[in-house]
Amino acid sequence: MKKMHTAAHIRPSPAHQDGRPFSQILDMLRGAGLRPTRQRMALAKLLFEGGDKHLTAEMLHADAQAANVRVSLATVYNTLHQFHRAGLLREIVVDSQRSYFDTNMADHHHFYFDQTGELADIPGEQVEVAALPPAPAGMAVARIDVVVRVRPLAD
Amino acid sequence: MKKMHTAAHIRPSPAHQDGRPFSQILDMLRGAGLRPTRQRMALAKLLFEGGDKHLTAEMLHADAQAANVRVSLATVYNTLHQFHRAGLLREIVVDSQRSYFDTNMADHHHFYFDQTGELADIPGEQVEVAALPPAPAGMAVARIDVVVRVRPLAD
DNA sequence: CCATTAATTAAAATAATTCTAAACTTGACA
DNA sequence: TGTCAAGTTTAGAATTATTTTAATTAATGG
Repeated sequence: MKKMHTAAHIRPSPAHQDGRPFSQILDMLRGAGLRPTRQRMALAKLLFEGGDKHLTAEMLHADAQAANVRVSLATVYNTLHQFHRAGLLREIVVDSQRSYFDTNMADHHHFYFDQTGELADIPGEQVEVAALPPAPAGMAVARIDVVVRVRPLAD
Repeated sequence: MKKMHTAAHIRPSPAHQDGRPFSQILDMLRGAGLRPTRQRMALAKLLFEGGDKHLTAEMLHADAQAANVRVSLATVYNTLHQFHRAGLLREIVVDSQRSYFDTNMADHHHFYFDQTGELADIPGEQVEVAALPPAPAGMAVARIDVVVRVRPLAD
C-alpha cells in the first residue's frame, strides 16, 4: 500500500530565492510526496520562482527549452497535473482547447482578454459574490470561478 | 405570403410550438441573415423547441441522428458557431476540451458538476457579483461568467 | 551497490475541432 | 421555369491539445 501525502503547502518565497535556491523547491516536492527529479526540480523552479504566472503546458515547455532544461512535453503535462493534484497549482478554464495553470493559489478571480488569450489576476477581495443559491442536494461547492471577459473598447 | 420581421432576436416560444411549427424558426434564421436550409431548420428546432439546453456539438449531432435528421458533424459545428455569432446561443467554457452551447440567452450563471460534466442554470437574480474592479485601461467588460463547481458531498 | 519502484521519454493514439475542395441548394431574376 | 451566382453541406484529411504505451532511465531504501 502506498502512502498518500496530502498537499503540504510549502512554497518558495522570493525572500529566500538567492539564499538556498534548492531547498525550498525540494521541500515543496517532498511535501507533496513527489520525488525531486531533475525535471520536476527544474519545472518547479520555472513555475514558482518569480511572480505569479498563468501558463499552458506548451508555454512551460517553451520556457524550459529557453532555460536549457531538456524535458519532454509529456513530462510537462504529467508534472502540471501532479502539481495540480498536490494543491500547488490551480487549473483555470477560460478557453476550451487550452488549459491554463495558475501558480497563484490565493483566493482570486480573473480578467480574460479574449483577443490575446491572456489572463490577469483580480485579487479575491476585489470581487464579491453575494447571494449564491444553495448547492444542489447532495452537492458541495468546490469552488467559485468568476471570469470577467474584457475586450478593447470599440471606437 | 411573406412575413417580414426585422427583429434580430426572434426566438420560438413554447406557446406556438404546435400552432405554426415552422414560421418562428424561419423568422429566427431570416432575422440572423442565415438561409433557412433543411439542416439549419432541423438543428434550430432541436435546439430551441423545448426548454433551455446545454449541448456540445457531439450531443446535438446525436440528437439529430436520433430524430432522423441526416446532418454531418461539420455542419453541426458550423451551425453552432453561426448561431453563436448571431447572438442566438451562448458559449460556455467549463471544460477545456469540450465546448458547450447554451440556448438560454438570459442573464444567468452556472453550476458545474465536475464528475458528470453536466451544467445547470442559476437564474441571474440568484447570483450577485458585487464590487468588481474597473476593467483594465482601454478595455470594456464583455461578460462576467460565474461558475460554481460542485461535487458530491464527501461521506 | 542492488533491487524496487517511480519517473521520463519518444512515438503512437485519441478526441475535439477545423479545413478543404467538390458537390449540392437556395434565391433572384430573366 | 431555367439559369446562375453565392451560400451550404459534406466526406475526409488535417490540426491541435492532450493522453497513452512501452521501453528506458533514475531515485530510494536497505
